[in-house]
Amino acid sequence: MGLTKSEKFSTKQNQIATLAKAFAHPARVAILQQIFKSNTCICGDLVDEIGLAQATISQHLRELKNIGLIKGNIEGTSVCYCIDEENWNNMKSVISNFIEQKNNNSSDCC
Amino acid sequence: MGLTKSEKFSTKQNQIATLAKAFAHPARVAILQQIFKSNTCICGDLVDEIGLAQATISQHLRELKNIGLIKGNIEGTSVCYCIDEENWNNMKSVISNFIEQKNNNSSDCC
DNA sequence: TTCTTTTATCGTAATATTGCAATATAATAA
DNA sequence: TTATTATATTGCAATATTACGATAAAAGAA
Repeated sequence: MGLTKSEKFSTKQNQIATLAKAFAHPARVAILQQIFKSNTCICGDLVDEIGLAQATISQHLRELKNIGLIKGNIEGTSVCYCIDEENWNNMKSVISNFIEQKNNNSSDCC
Repeated sequence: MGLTKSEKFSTKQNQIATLAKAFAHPARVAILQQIFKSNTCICGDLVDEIGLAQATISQHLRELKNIGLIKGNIEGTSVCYCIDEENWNNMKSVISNFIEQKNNNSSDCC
């Protein structure tokens, strides 16, 4: 196998997992931090900043784009990436709601 | 290849990725939700609630335990799992800080 | 037009993840 | 002691992910 059985889970559960996957690799974390930090929206600077091959960075960018957290804009020969604000805010509320869920148990269960 | 180059990234970036991996599969999301929802700390009930094989659930539980978000307590022949409050709170602040980071760019970059 | 720069895609190799049957282990019950 | 019950581990197959070299594609420069 090796194939996630998505049909066993709710839409919400699958959505949380998909969004979390965006952060589940340090290269994608680094890319997002760079985009946030930089005043310009960057592009191939990411390849220099992070020490991975251009093809690898491009692949991670595509994943972030597919998930919807970033979008790219062609500027001359280079591409400028930035956060998709609307989707990022949506992600924030989905992830926050999940990790902030309250435990109504007596805390000394284990 | 196929091996994440962790040495290229900061401790923080690797930590964020590791914590996010806990939520990056819907089965683990479902397990955590069940633990939060249930009044008792549950155990093999998870196998019935979620429709995966016992071996598969056990494997996901071990991953969550390794990451540190849950801990198990032996109760007779069964095992009761619950949230590791301290580590969960730590995870909350790490993930929150990451996703709440502010964008100081002019928002119309792309 | 040709050259250069930048990014995307293809192909491939190595490793990781997911899932489950079978079996082992641990604790209690009979 | 021998069941029984619950969970963990092992072994394996299928799929996914990560990484990179090579190459293609797109846009501007010469």
